[in-house]
Amino acid sequence: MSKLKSVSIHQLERYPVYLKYLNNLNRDGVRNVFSWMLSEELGISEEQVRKDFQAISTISGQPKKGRVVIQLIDDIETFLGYRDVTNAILIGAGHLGQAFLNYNGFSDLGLNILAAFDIDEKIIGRTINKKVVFSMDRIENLIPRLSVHIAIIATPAEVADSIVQRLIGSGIEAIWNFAPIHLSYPDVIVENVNLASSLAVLSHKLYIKERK
Amino acid sequence: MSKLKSVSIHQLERYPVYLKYLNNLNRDGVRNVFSWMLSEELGISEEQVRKDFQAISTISGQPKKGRVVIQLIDDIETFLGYRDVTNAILIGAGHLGQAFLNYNGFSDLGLNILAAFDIDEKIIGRTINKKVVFSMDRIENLIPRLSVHIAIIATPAEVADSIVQRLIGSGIEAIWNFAPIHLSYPDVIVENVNLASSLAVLSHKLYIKERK
DNA sequence: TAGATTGTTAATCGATTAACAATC
DNA sequence: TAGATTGTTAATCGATTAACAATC
Repeated sequence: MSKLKSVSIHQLERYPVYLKYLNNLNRDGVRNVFSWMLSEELGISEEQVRKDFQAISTISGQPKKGRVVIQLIDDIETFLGYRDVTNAILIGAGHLGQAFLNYNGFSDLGLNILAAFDIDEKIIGRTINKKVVFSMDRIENLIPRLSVHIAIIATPAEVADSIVQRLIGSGIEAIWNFAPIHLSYPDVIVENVNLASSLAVLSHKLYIKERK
Repeated sequence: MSKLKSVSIHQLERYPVYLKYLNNLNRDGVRNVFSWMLSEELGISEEQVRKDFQAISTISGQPKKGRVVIQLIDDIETFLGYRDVTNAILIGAGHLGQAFLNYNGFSDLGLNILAAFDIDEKIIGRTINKKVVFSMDRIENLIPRLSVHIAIIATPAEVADSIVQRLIGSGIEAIWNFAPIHLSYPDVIVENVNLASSLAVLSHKLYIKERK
């Protein structure tokens, strides 16, 4: 994975969006793609599309010929690490956690959920979509033995913080947080997925629209 | 709801984060808050915290006294529209959809899911957390009768687009999209929640960290 | 060839940070 | 009073867009 230029967070977020569209094109048998196509479809300027591709692609686009779709897919998937598998564990096998366990799309993103942990006796020991739910008590015991870097947090907000402390102690390096609370720690990477923030953006746009 | 200055999307996304923290302070009996507190806890600069508050608050902060927590909570909740209820419908009552139906935290955000729609005969007619699951066939019939502006999409990617077309025809004005596909339409507000983008950011940070 | 599309370089725009006077 | 903290104004930074020569 050769990363030539440093990429911004916004840029990083755009690659999976490009990739989805390119996969659709590929499935439809389209061989070459021009920046105006992605621009039109995804609402991103042509210049930006080109810059984003230049930043991570191994080969250059050609005037009038554009870029080769499968080549571009390959470059983006490689850059995003989809070709390597990263193991993860899930903390919290409630409604949202079970949705994650049952969702099979993570493997396309190079993410593999090894197992889940919960405190609910009714769930512990069950196997959901081939993943075993362990007791939360076994975090310290099991995690160091697994080759796992990422923990997905799908617990209630109240317990998220204390669990993450334990996960850090067990060697977890990155947290994908879906609990409705902002987590922040000095030595661990945290990506907070905040539905409230997402909804705030939607609501505000709706408010602006209705006011007109 | 008096919106004095126009707020950016990034800014909008920060308010729910502030709000969570302020509610925690309030619960702990803290009366006043300084910008350095939010800065330290949330990883946002002091200046930015102050600017964000100035943009939406009805009253000014005071040197040495900071801002009154409950006042600030009130201002943010009002600005975000949490005091008014917005009705929504859910499309797709699979694993993720059911997690949404069972999640009771949306009411704190002023969002009320009225009902769900699905195509699975085994689910249609069931009541999940007091919300009825209707057949997808009834979209055109039911939605215009309900006072609903937002549709939450939790279907597979393949069917998302065609369903949204039907929803637009039925008068839906805003789409909160959780299907793993980028949706974009000229006359409807769409907020795409893209887990792949979120994971890309996390993975890249992890990659940078491990390379060091 | 002519024209569409590319990558690059320069200009613009907006958001964040720094500096600082005002004030509790 | 002195010092901490505020809001405002100016400077910086980074990302996006515009312009354009190169080229398929």
